[in-house]
Amino acid sequence: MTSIKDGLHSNTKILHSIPSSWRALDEKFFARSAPLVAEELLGVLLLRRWKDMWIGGPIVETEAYTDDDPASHSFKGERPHNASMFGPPGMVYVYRSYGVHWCLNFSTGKKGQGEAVLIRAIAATFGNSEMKLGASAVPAKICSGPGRLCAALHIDKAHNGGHIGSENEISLWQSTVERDYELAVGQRIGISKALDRHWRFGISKHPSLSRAFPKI
DNA sequence: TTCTCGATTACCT
DNA sequence: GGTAATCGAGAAT
Repeated sequence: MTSIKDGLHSNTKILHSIPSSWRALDEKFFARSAPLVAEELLGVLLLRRWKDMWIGGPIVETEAYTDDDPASHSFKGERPHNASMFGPPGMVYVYRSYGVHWCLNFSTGKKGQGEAVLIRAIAATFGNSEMKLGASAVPAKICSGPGRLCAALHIDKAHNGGHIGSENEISLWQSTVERDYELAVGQRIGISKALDRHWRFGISKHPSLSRAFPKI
């Protein structure tokens, strides 16, 4: 049996099996408002099935986007490219950013509503040697930023429209990893609308944050 | 059919 | 700090 401790502190940090104490997040978890889900996703393990193992780590930074949010891709209604945002809660929404990067989201709220949570950063913990590294990525920064996160975990458009689940390529797990943290909240990054909605959430001062949270 | 621009990042100065 | 890279959706033509 693999324990959390084994997984975290073994030299290889390879995860071949999921500890029995971990619980997979289900649709119910995501069937709530995006800001609430975004906050509660902090510390949750994001794992991607890769070869004969799982790679990933605890989520340390998220952003919420709602249907009545001018900064959201869903604001102007459902289109082919954003249909996954309107899918059942927990559906994977992957989009291309700046023509260069892939960004990973999970649909939240009710089916057809158009809410999602953007995963901005995780702490690279399991299977780091299998992750695609950026040119000068230091260990803590391998999955720091939405584009780097998708590159490292080999996530691209093929995952769009998929669903989280313990048997699927992308899954989310409640564990005791990163449970004890101080919450940081701030303005979302890289948007020009609805700046008053402070829906960026993070683990305060975590080395894998894409950037620091300014003091409010 | 063509143009514009974006929920970013890496690399150059 | 400035900017090139690079591509698809949606708007404009």
